[in-house]
Amino acid sequence: MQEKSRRTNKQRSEATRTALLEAARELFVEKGYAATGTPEIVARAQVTRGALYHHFDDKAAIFTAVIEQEAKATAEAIEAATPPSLPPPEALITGGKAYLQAMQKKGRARLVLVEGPTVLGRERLEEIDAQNGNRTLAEGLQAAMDAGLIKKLPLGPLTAQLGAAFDRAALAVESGGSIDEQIEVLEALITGLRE
Amino acid sequence: MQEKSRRTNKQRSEATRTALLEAARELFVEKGYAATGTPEIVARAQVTRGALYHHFDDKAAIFTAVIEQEAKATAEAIEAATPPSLPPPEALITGGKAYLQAMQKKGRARLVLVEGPTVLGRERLEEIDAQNGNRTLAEGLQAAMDAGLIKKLPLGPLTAQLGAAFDRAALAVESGGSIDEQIEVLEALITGLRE
DNA sequence: CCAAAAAAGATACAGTCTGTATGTATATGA
DNA sequence: TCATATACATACAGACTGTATCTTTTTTGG
Repeated sequence: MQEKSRRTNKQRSEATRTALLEAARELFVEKGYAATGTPEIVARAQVTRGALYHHFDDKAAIFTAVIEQEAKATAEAIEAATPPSLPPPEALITGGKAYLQAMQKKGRARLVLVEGPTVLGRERLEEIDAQNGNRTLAEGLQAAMDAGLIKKLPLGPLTAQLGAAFDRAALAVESGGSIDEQIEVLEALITGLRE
Repeated sequence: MQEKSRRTNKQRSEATRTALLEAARELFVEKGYAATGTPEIVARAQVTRGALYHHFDDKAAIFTAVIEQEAKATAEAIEAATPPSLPPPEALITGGKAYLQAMQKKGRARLVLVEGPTVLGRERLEEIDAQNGNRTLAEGLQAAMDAGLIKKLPLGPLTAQLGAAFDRAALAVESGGSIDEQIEVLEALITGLRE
């Protein structure tokens, strides 16, 4: 009889799904995945556990959805910041800075870099941001190697280790570290790869 | 009336404590911290939950004890492999290899590098192996910088990022990656720091 | 050597959480 | 408009954590 009655099914679903994801994200950031209960999530989202389990298979599934959101947002921020015309060496630095910047979104670093690997397993997580975050890095490194700008090294390990440095830098900045110092070190590591 | 009756209190404690730590370590490695229940731990250790909660404050405390064991063993392995006479640049490489080697102990990388930060929080974890693992790295880098062998960079961020690269390498090797390739990249990153 | 105290360990219980099963309301489509 | 499907709510079973209490073994002081 109210406006609510006129909502289409898609609208209803979308609304509660969004409310659940927002509530879950907040709580996972505040207290971590393990310490957050589904009763708490649905209370904040103003729905019931029935709704949650209608939209998500289990607690891990809603966490996964949150992580996918974060990964997607991060990837978009990086792509937006690095025009494809940029030559390989600068693209790496620029993209890296954009990554650090994007990771400063409150709680994102903790979610993706700390909780993510534990809850989803590293393999599952790498699938998610292989399509997103690290793809740019791997492509940049490959291009730089092809152009003879940096030493030839095994791409997988190089991407992994450099990516780990970026991740650690993001966490350090979130914990109050200086972003400039972190970037200074990252640049030194990358430029040190010139042959 | 049996031999067991003759055990001193310290022996009893030590025995069950050890049994609990062994069982817990096995299970944490097999299934992860969250998926391991205290009933399962005590069953494998052949004691009851009463004993567990007599020796440890809570589930997190027994996990912490496991991690401390691992960190200590890792630190000892590194120290044993790097004689203090070694000059800074080689000490870094040698120590790094020793670290990778030590981290290949089944499950150690996952425990310390994946589960550890989530369960204990990164700060608490860094306290534990600031005294252990990364101390060597920081000292080596400082010495190399003092000797003018590598670029002058902020020590904290440099240690953190290089440490992250080592950690990621250890995880990659545990997941079946080539240790030689990982070392090749690590050496390239370090030698790239020469000024 | 023995009784009392302390330490180690076992048992029992309350509270909370997860996931499922079942029930109800709202929207859709014939 | 009626039947069905979708969205959501409620109720329940099983499991786990941490604590409180109770028992057993060791230690210690007289």
